[in-house]
Amino acid sequence: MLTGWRRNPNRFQFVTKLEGGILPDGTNMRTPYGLEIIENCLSCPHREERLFCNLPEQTVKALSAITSSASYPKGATLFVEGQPARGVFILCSGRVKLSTSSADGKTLILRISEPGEVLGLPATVTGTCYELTADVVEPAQSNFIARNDFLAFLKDNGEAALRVAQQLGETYHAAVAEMRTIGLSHSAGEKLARFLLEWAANYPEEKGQIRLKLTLTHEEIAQMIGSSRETVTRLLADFRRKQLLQVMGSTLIIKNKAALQSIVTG
Amino acid sequence: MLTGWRRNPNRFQFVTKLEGGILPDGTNMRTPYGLEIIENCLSCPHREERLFCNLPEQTVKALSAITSSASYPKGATLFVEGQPARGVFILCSGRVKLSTSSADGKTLILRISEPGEVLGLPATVTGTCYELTADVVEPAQSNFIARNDFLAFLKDNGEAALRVAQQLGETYHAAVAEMRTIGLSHSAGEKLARFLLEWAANYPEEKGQIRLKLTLTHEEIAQMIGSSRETVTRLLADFRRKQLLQVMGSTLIIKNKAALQSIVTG
DNA sequence: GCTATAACGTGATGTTTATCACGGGTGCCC
DNA sequence: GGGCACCCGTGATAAACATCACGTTATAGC
Repeated sequence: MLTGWRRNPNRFQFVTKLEGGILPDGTNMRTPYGLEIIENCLSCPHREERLFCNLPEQTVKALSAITSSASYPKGATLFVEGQPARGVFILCSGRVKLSTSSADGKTLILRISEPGEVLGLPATVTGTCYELTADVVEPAQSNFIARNDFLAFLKDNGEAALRVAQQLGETYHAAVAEMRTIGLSHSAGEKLARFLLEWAANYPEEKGQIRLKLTLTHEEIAQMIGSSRETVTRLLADFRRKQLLQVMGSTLIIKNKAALQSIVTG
Repeated sequence: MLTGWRRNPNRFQFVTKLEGGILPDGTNMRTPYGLEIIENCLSCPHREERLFCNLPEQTVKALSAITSSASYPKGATLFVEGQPARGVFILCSGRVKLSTSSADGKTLILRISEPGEVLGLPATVTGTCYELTADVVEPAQSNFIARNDFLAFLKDNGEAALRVAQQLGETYHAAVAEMRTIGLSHSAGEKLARFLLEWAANYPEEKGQIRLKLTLTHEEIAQMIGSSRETVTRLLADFRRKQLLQVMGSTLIIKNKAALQSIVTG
């Protein structure tokens, strides 16, 4: 049984119930499902706004009965691309990087998932393999629902199935947006500008400036826009020189949104 | 009323009931929904193998009651990216190109849809705008279900909603595959090889050769792999010279699959 | 505070490939 | 049959960017 304090590379972490994760040191975290429910989705702070919000009380109860919860340290892997889908992960806190890699080690990051999102949904509903790899980049807590339980639940709860379909639609939408930035750009500068603007869309604009947190390394940004680490470094320096933006640690300020937009327009 | 014989650029076509399409000459084909049902999904040859197969008889009846049918000539547009989603199109015959374009006219083709596929599904279930443009590249017949009808139907038919979720998962899967070919390749040659192999996956292999139909112009191939028309021409010539493949009109024979695979592996 | 490791900055270099330009081929329509 | 539109082939050119290489600056763990 994995319940208890556990040594991780970065910190101690109280692990209540772990499912199918891989620790940074390579240890496999898989345990049998459903042994105990430490936390149910009623206590999740994102319950109201996301996938299974506002469902009938009874439905939520049915859901929480098949849900288990776990904490994952930075560097942990929730699932790996090519693995048969075990179930879905509902991210309660932290952030998770979704990526795919080629044989020669090149990596493409598709998305940094935020709390409230459901990971592994497409593969779980279709019964195929996870198409992406999910790595924890910020210590995360996540609920897990095993595939069989999840499908049975959906079959009995039409409304929930519809919600799932909507969530999938949004996921697809985001993927298409990503394809546009990667596939329709003429230059790396255009891709970077597109990326920054999309990222900034989640932050408020004040006095023509947008303050945003960007806790990604240049390498990771490069992997998001399909470019190399060095060009990202150079382009960011270039943007700074041209007064388009300003960097202070992990916070980035867009000082000239219009100019960035004119870069993507061409 | 649009029922009757209609002049199209390429051929005459009997148009039974048209929904929201745009003809090559720019004419808008929109008509009010639900006036008459010419064809229902029971008669669709793909009924058995796709989205709504094997549903209870009653469910299928409910479905066909909200379905209308139409024929579209080559060059017609089913929907345009950015348009509010009107509903889903179930492709019965023909082929449809799904693409997205940037302001400066560059185009990225995401998929060539085959009969049996459902178009416009993500936007319809999420209630957003179509994220892609759907152009008919081979004369097509398609069923249409308006958004409101479709959502109401899904709410009442949990099993169908689950099927929809699965279809969406597959769509997403295909999109990720596309992203991999575009985003993880080091060269255009690699992208083209990846593209050809994925395309060939739908055809049988015999004696180490794969015979496949590829009714796409070099321009379109370029738009699928995010490259230029000229490089596609040059690369195909190069592949032919190296005995990797052979082209006869619109049929293409892969003579050395292993070599193509070694190109994508690097 | 010290050391190891990761992240960033920057120059030089060479390949890739987009782009422009033009010619030949083919089918379609008047 | 002549014109028109589209598609394919091919050369020349230039720019963008990946890659290599190395130094510098942060960051984290002891």
